[in-house]
Amino acid sequence: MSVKPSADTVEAWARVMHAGQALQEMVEQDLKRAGFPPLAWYDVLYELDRAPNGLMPQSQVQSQTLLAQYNFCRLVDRMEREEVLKRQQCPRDGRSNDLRITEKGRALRKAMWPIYTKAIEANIGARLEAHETRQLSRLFAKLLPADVKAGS
Amino acid sequence: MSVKPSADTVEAWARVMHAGQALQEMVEQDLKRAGFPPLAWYDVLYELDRAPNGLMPQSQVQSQTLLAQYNFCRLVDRMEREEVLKRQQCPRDGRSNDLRITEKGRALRKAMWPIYTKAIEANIGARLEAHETRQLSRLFAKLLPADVKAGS
DNA sequence: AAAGATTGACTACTCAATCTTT
DNA sequence: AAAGATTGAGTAGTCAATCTTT
Repeated sequence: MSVKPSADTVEAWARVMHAGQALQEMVEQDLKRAGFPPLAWYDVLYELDRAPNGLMPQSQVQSQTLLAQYNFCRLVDRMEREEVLKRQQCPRDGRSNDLRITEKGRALRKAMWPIYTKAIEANIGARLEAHETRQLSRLFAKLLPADVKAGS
Repeated sequence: MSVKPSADTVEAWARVMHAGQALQEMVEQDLKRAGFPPLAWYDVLYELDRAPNGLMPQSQVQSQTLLAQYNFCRLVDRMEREEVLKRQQCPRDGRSNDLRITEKGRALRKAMWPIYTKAIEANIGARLEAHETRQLSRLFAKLLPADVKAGS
């Protein structure tokens, strides 16, 4: 099933990676221009906001992002400093933290959402037809197995 | 032609961005494990290696990457320090630099290539059929117009 | 020993300001 | 003034080492 990549295939993949990077960059820029924090904050707030009681183990939230543990730890530091979430002792396991979203955090996620969707509409939605978006989504689903994870 | 994005569409796009980021991360990790510098170095060396006389204006190389000017400048600092390229005065415009790849730079690009292709084969090629790769490449071509560029 | 989390020291990125040449 | 490039100071990401609990 695997095909040894030719130079052309590799170039095509380089384009895909560059485009993905560029698209994310555009969303980041739109958020920044609107005075909001980076996309990674949204991802964290999104997970917590839909969790029961707005509460999840830190390691579980981390696994939803693509950040390494030490990196995620510092992201949580910053978010806690801005009081959009707080760390709590986990009653089930003394090694672990629970993260709990605050009201300020829920409000921030809500405020970021329209910027996020507008950026996607402007930069992406306007360039592809609906069926093409579905196609793309399906292809990327095949590329995102459970073992996709950044270092450490 | 544009469709106002629904929550589902936005989630699909979030998946696409995450997957693109994860794929790039995997290639970066493979390069690092093999003792090589980041992907951005490869992109720069690739442009210079195929340019006539291995020489191009700095700003032109920069425009091929997704880096901001100040950021690219520091990348060139690091690469020049490792002697894989060197800055030269541009005879046509006193404001501008030319970048010239060195023999060491050509050798580095050549050495990175097999790691690059192997990473793509292992992480990507093995998961999609050839026609799916072509599909994906076509869709991303529509998403990469000339105006895609990082800040400043 | 392994899992979860954190920290110190270092590297890389970012913003705003600057310098030179056009 | 605008284009190309660079720099100082501050922020974020990275690696290896560490601490606590299981």
